[in-house]
Amino acid sequence: MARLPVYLRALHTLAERDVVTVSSEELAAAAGVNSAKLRKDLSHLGSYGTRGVGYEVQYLVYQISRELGLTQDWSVAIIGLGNLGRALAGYGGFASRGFRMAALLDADPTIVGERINGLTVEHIDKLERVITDCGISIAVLAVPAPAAQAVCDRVVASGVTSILNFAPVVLTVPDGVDVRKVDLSIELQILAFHEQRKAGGPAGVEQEYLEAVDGQ
Amino acid sequence: MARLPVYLRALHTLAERDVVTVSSEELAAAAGVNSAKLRKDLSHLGSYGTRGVGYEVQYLVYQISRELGLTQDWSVAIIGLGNLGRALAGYGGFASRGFRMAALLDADPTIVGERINGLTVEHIDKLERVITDCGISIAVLAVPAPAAQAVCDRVVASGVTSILNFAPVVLTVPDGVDVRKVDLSIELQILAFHEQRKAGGPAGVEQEYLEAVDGQ
DNA sequence: CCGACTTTGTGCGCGTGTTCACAAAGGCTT
DNA sequence: AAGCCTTTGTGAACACGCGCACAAAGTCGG
Repeated sequence: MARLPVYLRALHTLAERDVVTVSSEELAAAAGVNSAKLRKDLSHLGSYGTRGVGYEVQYLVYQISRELGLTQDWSVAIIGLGNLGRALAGYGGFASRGFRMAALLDADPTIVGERINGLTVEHIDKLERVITDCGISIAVLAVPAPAAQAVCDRVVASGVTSILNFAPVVLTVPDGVDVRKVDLSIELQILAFHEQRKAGGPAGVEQEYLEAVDGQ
Repeated sequence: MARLPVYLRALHTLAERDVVTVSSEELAAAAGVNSAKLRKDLSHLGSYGTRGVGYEVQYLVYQISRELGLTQDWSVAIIGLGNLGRALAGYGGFASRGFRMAALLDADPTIVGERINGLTVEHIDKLERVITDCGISIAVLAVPAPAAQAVCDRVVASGVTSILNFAPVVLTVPDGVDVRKVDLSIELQILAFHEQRKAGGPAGVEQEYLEAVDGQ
């Protein structure tokens, strides 16, 4: 379930404040969800709450971590060390959650060899060998859009089945390979869409039509 | 609808190849969705297809752009110029979609005054004035997690109603304010979750239970 | 001018996820 | 020890989005 990481983060901040137990109501508020939904989510991975009291924070942290597979370490490769790739390589939020930055790859010869955050950037020609040798299980693609599908194919051919894609293209992958996409431009466009609606809807015939119909 | 930006990008690449018309089947494939879904989405903003032929690419680009509010320019402020903020400031995908990088703000005095991508970083003390003067309508938060809610409150108080949040916290905002969240760590955790299931599920009683039940 | 073919637009059934509301369960107080 | 109070876990209604499948509509060839 995609909400478990959010719960986990909320639980971590509670743990830092030495909170021992938490009710579904409180945790749901911290995670920004409905309390019934949270209880149902937690019940799906076995029931670890005590009626009348709530959930024990530490125990819940352990259970969710285990469910998410964070009790083991995952080796991550970042491919493409442009602005975004560098930001990702330097992002501290990875290591703290069981993700090990294991390899950096780029095609640009002026970038290859550079040391970023304690790792040396390798040339993308060595992709297959690096993935095998470093035991990479997750690849992060921060390459230009036109190169993304080709790099993706090579990564998949090397046995990686989890990809985080920052390139603004729809990747085609075989069954069994998971791709998650982050597109900054799309996020802004969605905000613009809502912003525009708040400002009175799109200009033109549609707006006039809508105004005539629902009196907005 | 959150899929419109994806359609729009697919249409732009088609337009670059001088494609004049496109069927729902082709466009759906390019966008990675079901063709019936695509047709239904497009019909929701008025019907612009010709039966037996398909959709005219240029016209559809215009209609979707207008629906998304991309026919007008939006001024964006980036708050927090760490690694991620810098990457965002230098990201070319914004300007090409009607988003104008209008202001950069940071609290760190060693960063304030720096020029990034043709803009000077202002001190966050001037937040309210900058937002008003530059006509900021969208704020991008790339600040450390502990500072996010406070900065968010100030941004909202200044009249901004659209926020793109990169800090790993759940922001609380008044009704009428839209927040979209991008959390890189959560994306990786979701991938790890699926990766683990592919590898045989979590170790422990749950796995044994699941194996006993569904024979996986 | 007509018929066959292509493609859109959409009614409908289905499965998933969400929320309400309540009974069961455990702790706490007296 | 007994009853009250809090909180979990979950059954059931609800809502939503998805995709199939088909009729309407428009094009193109003869």
